[in-house]
Amino acid sequence: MIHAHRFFQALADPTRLRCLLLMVAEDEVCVCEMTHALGEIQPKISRHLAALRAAGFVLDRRDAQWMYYRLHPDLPAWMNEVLHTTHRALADRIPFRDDRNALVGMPNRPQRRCAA
Amino acid sequence: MIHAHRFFQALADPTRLRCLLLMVAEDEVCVCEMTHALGEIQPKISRHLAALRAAGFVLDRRDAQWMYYRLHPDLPAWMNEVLHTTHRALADRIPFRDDRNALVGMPNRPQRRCAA
DNA sequence: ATGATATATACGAATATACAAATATACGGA
DNA sequence: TCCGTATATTTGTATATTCGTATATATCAT
Repeated sequence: MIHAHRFFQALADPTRLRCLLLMVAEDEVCVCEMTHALGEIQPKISRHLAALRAAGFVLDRRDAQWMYYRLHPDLPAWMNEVLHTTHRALADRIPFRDDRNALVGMPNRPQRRCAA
Repeated sequence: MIHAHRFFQALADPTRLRCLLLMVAEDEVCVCEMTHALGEIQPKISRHLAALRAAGFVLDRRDAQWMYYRLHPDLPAWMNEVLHTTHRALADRIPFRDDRNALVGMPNRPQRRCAA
């Protein structure tokens, strides 16, 4: 969190950027949803989320067998601003638009339960 | 320019980020100024600027023996926004504050002539 | 307990990145 | 033309990143 370049490094991988923008759009997204939305294999998604978690940019929460990821609530304001600016600019363009559509249209999407 | 992650990849290296934020602050900066401001050797600065140029994020201009670099004028608005957000957040923190001070206090700083 | 689903991690290969040192090029002035 | 300054590029090396496959762990349902 201390070094800005770590933040941009987190956004510098296409898979991580797609996952992060999904979290901006949907607040909380679980691994199987991201796997389905991006059309990537599960270990790949998991590995990138682990990197984001280790760097302190996201938080996870378990609900039954699902792990939900969201942006870290203590993210510095400017990082949030960068993420939202990016989301505004790219949300309706490929691959981000398709990711979102695939997520919304996902069959058997896990039911969210209350975090508390 | 096409792929957003290329942009963040450009910001993901400390040297490139420091150079870019100098350009945000000063509009146009030449290689010897950046070398002095960052306290890095010239080939290192040059290499990173070449990468930024090749990726289309900056433009260069020769004036006599000096090469001046600036943000590419056709940069998408959201990229400019990201750069300015980042600059606002970090300009008064190390190392960016010291870079700027070293630049402003640089002795024998090259005289700028009109671009046209 | 057992099986099925969801997620995480370990491992090795391929690729990419960053660096310092050396060398090359461009320009201005003598 | 020759020299000095500014800038660029090449090369070799070390390190980091990413990936697919295989495997491990966790949870739920039966």
